[in-house]
Amino acid sequence: MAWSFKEDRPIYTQLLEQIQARIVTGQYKIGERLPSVRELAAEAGVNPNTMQRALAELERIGLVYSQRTSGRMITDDAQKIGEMKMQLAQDVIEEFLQNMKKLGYEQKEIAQLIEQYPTGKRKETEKA
Amino acid sequence: MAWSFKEDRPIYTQLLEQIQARIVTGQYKIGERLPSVRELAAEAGVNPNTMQRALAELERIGLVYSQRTSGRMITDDAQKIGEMKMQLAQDVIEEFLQNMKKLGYEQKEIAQLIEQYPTGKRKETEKA
DNA sequence: CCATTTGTATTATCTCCTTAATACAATTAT
DNA sequence: ATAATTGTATTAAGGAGATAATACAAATGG
Repeated sequence: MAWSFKEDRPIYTQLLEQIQARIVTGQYKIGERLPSVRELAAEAGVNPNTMQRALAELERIGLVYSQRTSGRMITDDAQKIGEMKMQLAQDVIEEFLQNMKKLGYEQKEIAQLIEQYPTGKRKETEKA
Repeated sequence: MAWSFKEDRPIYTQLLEQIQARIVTGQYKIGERLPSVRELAAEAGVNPNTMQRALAELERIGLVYSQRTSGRMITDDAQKIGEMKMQLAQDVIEEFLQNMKKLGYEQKEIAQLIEQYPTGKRKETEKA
């Protein structure tokens, strides 16, 4: 998955989330070394300072740790990564349900909508 | 539903969304008059300028229109409101599915998770 | 030994969001 | 008529996020 950002939220937050996703899905493997701050920044097309901020936050959370000059490593705590994935999924679900309820949908309707929801991408003309 | 905001997105955007939700759910009724900018701003605890910005955006979308000194009215175009609700729901669903897929879940799993998802609020200790 | 790479820190600048404090014209209410 | 309310506009100030340009110490790699 390539880097991409929405405009209405801080980039460093979105970087944090996307790196988090790469870790819990195993795209960045457990115990592995991350690309350097400058590399990652170049990849994502952002300023190194911005990337550094996201990484510092990941460090605070405990998903990665830095070794001064040899780079940054992903934690080797498999359980932590597993729990993180569960937590992130739950957060996404909670937010989704809240959003739908704000629009007036109830849990039963929501479940149906998801079941029926077509898989894959469709043309614009088919959307409405 | 009371006004509430997250910190990582512009307030005027969230105001826009929340008013939109009130309109499509009928909390603000079709053709009805909205509270004044100053009232709404006081209610929401934001600066009148910020509320004005959100309302101007709603106007651009065509959900409300202003009559100089008699206030702001909600559109009486029932179809427009209906379509808006559909569109908003679809956007929420799309974003949800995208978020889940970024975490490594596939459509089938997601459907199951939603079905099984417990209704109502639970205690913190029950969450994990 | 020495150049390179690492994370990290600093300073400056720019833009966007938010609040604040007014102001004004048009209308409504009294 | 007159006061109050409406949407709207303007100017100023501040704070946060992002970029840019450097800088430095601590390794690492040759």
